[in-house]
Amino acid sequence: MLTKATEYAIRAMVYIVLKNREQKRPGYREIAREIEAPEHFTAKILQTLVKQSIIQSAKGRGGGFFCSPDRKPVTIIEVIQHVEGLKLFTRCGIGLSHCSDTNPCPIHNEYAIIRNKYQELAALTTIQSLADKITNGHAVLNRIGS
Amino acid sequence: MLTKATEYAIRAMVYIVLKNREQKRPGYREIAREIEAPEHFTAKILQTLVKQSIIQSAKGRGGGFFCSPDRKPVTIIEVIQHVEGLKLFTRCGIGLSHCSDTNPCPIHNEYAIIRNKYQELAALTTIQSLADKITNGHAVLNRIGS
DNA sequence: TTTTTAGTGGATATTTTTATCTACTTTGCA
DNA sequence: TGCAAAGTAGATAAAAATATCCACTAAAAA
Repeated sequence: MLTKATEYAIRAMVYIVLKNREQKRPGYREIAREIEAPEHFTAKILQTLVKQSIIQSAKGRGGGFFCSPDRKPVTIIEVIQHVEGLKLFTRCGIGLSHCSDTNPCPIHNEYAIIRNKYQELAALTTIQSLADKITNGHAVLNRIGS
Repeated sequence: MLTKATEYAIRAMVYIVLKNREQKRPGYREIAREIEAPEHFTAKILQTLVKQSIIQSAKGRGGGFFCSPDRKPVTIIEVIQHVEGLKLFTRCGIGLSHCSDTNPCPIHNEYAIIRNKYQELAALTTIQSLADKITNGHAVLNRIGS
């Protein structure tokens, strides 16, 4: 399971991409309100994403957050990596430090299959593709889409 | 990903079952040492498992922890449920409170498949089956098996 | 019956995660 | 030029998860 910070980050980015497509750059207050996340915590998370160059921001009047159109699409796994790291995809299913393919814990083989599927999903899914699903009505992001 | 408390609980129970098969009832100090978990925290977790009747304990000299042989095998999901609850298997992949099959978030369908596979694995895997893998040399639990 | 061993219960402490607050800087516009 | 809008930085707080401590009770052995 992802941390709340990562969940907020993914939802925020989908919202930003959607708004950018309308030629708008939402601010953190609007983003937080629309994705139902705490305002200042959302601001903090966006700050870290900006520092990592996952998104960009503009200060002052008319400013806000946006994804550079040049940049290649952002995968979910990149967001996870920059917010909470990738231990989710490397850690043993029952927390053994010495667990590996050659020295497996008793649930290793079965768990690794599921963990790898999740990693694959995260590596193949982009924020942009999630935004597409909202746009074409195949999914919702809370208030958006209604 | 499971919480540390749940990971310790699963490892502890596998250890207890293994020792019980040798007609022994390990104490929490021994258990904590062998599964590489903090001693007092392990004691606390075992207390909750005893209260939930997942395992039993005996006080005083010669006491320790054991699984009642009458009891039907304990599944991993039961342990998860009693230590951290089942929200892992119900929560939306990106934390939306309104997400469901009929009102899906943009990653719902793909994520639900993986989450359900994990739930299925946890529901079908028993502590006893994990102990079997240790016994027949197909897996290790840290020091045990070496 | 006393001593020792072993789990229990409750309080407390530490660490990590989540959340908030305030002062500051940058930018656009009147 | 100066005001208002918007992100930034750093400190702080609150909540949850993890970890520790100690006094108490139960049971077996000496």
